[in-house]
Amino acid sequence: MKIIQNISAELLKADIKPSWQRIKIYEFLLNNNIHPTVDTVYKKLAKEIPTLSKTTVYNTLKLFEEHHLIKNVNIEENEIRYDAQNHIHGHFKCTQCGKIFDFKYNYKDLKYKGLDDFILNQTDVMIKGICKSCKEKNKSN
Amino acid sequence: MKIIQNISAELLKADIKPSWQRIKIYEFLLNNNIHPTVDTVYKKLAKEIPTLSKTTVYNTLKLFEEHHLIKNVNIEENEIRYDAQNHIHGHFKCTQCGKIFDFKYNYKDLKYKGLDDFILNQTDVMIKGICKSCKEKNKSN
DNA sequence: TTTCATAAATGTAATGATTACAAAATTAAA
DNA sequence: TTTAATTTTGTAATCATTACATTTATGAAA
Ligand SMILES: [Mn+2]
Ligand SMILES: [Mn+2]
Ligand SMILES: [Zn+2]
Ligand SMILES: [Zn+2]
Repeated sequence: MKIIQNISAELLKADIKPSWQRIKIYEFLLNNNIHPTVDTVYKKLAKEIPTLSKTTVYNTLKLFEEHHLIKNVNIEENEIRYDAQNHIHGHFKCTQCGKIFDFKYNYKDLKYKGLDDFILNQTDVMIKGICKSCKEKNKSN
Repeated sequence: MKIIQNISAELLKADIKPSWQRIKIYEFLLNNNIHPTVDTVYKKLAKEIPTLSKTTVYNTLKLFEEHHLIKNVNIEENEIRYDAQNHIHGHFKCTQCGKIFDFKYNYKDLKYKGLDDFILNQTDVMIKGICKSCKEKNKSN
């Protein structure tokens, strides 16, 4: 749980003016590693900030992304999710419960064929399957 | 370039009745490894099949996917692309020209941490960057 | 403090891809 | 041929995202 001073400072470091809405949105992402959609962020924060507009959430998340403060996670068609974690990691989506899990992988060992003389800027590893919890639920039926 | 007899047979093998539209759509995917969107498939085939409906393209591609005949490639938000290649490979999207390239990688060497007791059904590796051709174009400016 | 300019947030309308659905056309069986 | 089932088609509905004009907040100058 980061305090607001720190959040403000991190926004400034990314060249983003720390408005109240921006602070609360970034704080939400940092404290809830659930890779939320715009709608999820909006619904949660609208309780705290009744005047919040969904457009602000769209604009803010896009702004964060452009300033490389967060990344979008594109594991499922028809929904963009956001992630404030900045270490290298992959994403697993459980096709049963819909949850998204982080995982680590040995990215340094990855070798590519067919990309000679290409510039690689961003690598994403996505896996779909059934999470442990859903797997065990299924067993007990 | 596969002949229609073969395409028909492959559809049947996947438990899909080979209608004329389905044959032409699958043929298009096999002959054009460009990871097209629904709209691209539609526009190309509409010239040959003037009565073709975009809904048919949507339905057919979804049907193919459900029968594991093709995969969707989800490298860019706001557009679903399709791929009839069934060997394991990753996708590179050039953020300059928009083209999508296949590449091979050493998937057998990949190790994961955090997915113990998870069931892994499908792994996708996506990379964004600048392709060789665009890189060279940029140099000459 | 007031004035003014700039930036940010808001609300509504427009867009665009996808899906739902009912009607028409095709195919296969009887 | 008649009938039923499947497929295709066209249009309308949906839903996430974006565009845009208006309002609000912020901050510096006077
Ligand atoms: Mn993550
Ligand atoms: Mn491919
Ligand atoms: Zn699950
Ligand atoms: Zn390129």
